[in-house]
Amino acid sequence: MAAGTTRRRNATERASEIRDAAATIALTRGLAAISLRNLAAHCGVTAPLITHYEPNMEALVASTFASIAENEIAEVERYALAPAEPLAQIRALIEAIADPARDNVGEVWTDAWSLGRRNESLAEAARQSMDSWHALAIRIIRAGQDAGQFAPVNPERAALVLFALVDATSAYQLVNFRTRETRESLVRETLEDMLDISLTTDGEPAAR
Amino acid sequence: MAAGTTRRRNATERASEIRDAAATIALTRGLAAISLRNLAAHCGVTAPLITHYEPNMEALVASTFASIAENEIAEVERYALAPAEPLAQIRALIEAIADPARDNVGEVWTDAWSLGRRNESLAEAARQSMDSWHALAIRIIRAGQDAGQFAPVNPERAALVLFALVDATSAYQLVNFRTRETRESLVRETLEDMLDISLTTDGEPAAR
DNA sequence: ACTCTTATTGAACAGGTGGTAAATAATGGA
DNA sequence: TCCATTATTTACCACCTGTTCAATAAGAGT
Repeated sequence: MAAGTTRRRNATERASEIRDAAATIALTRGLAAISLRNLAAHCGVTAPLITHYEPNMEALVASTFASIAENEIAEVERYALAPAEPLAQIRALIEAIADPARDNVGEVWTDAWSLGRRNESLAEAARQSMDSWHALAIRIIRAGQDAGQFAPVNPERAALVLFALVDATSAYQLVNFRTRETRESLVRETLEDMLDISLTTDGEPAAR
Repeated sequence: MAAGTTRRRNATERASEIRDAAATIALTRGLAAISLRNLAAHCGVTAPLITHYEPNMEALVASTFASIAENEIAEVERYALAPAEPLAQIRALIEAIADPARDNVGEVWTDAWSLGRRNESLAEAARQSMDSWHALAIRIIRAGQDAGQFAPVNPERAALVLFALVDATSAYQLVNFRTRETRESLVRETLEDMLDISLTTDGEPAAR
C-alpha cells in the first residue's frame, strides 16, 4: 500500500473480496490454510480488519467450503444435464468429474472430511453438498432406467456407490496412490458394470 | 513431577514411550494433533526432550500413521484368515472392518490423505498400507473364485472397489453423513452384488 | 568415591494461531 | 465546510508451533 494512502472500500465489496481470498487460499493451500493472517496478507490488509468482517474463522472455513462445493455442483450439473439422453448425461457427468481442473476441489473435499470432525458447521456443509451430488446422480440414473437404458438397480445405492468411488479416488490422489488412469477407470468400469452401460462412445452410431 | 525428582529412563524405553504417546494422540485427537508440546505433556516431560528423540515431527507423524495402519491390517488379517473357507473369510473381513472400535483408525486414514498432500513420507506410508489392504482382499477374492464360490470378476478391481467404498464411508463418518447402518450396507450389498455372494449367515446350513 | 556419559531441563528464539480495545482517518451526507 | 459514520490500523493479549543452547543432574563404569 502506498504511503499515507489508506484506501477505504465499501463493506460489501470488501466482504466479497475476503470471501474470494478464502476460496483461493482453500483451493491452493487447503482449507486448513484459511487463517486471519493469510487472508490479511492476501488482501493487503491487517488481520483485525478480517476479524471485523469475519468474526469466526470456523464459520468462514465452513462457508468457504460450501461455496466451493456448491459452485462445483452447479457447474457439473449444468454440463451433465445439457444433453437430452440419460446415457449422454451420465457420460458428461463422469467426464466433468474426471477433469483434472477439478483436482483442487477434490483436495478441499478431503480437507472437509478431516476437519469436519471438529467443525460442526463444516460437517453440516459437507453433508448438504453430498446430498446435492447424490440428488443429481439419482436424477440421471432414474431417467436412464425409465428410458430402459440402465439396469434396474436401486438408484439410491447406485448413486451412493458412484460418489463413494469418486470421493475415495480423489482422496487417493492426494497421496498419489496408483495412476490417474487407474483411479478413473475404477470409477468408470464399476459404473458401467453396475448400470450395464458403456461410457465410451466407441462403436456408437455416429450422431453427425 | 515431584520436586527434585528427575526420573531418568534409558533411551530405548523413552523412545517407545514417545512413539506410544504419538499413537494415542493420533487416535484420539487426529494426526494433526501430534506436536512437541502435546507429546511432552502426555509423557510428563519437557518439549526439548521430545526433540531429542524425534527431531522431525513430519517424520514422526508418518511413522506413527504407518504403525497404526500396519497394526490394524495385521489384526484384521489375522481375524479374516482364521476361517478356512473363502466365504467365511470375506465375511470375517467385512465384520472386522465394520467394527466401531476401528472408527478411530478410520479417522487417522482420512487425516493421512489430507495431510499426505504436504508430507511426502506420510503419503508414502499411506500408499504402502493401501497396498497391504488390497493384497489381503485380492488374496481372499482369488481364493473364493478358485473355489468357484465368487463371481469371476477382475480381483484387482473388485479389491479396489471394496476398499474405495470402505475408505469413502469412513470419511463420511467423520461428518456424520447418513447412518452407520446405511454406510455399512453400502459396502456390504455392493460387495454381495459384485461377487454374487451372501455376507449374512441367514439360511445357511448350520455348521454345528 | 570419582568420572564420564547422556538423559533431561530451563530459558530463550522466531513465528504461527484467533482475538480485543482503542485510536486513526477516509468517506458520504447535511 | 463540517459532522457523523465506519473502514481501517496500531498495539496488544494468550496461546500455539518447531527449534536451539547451555546448564543440570542422574546413572553406569571404574
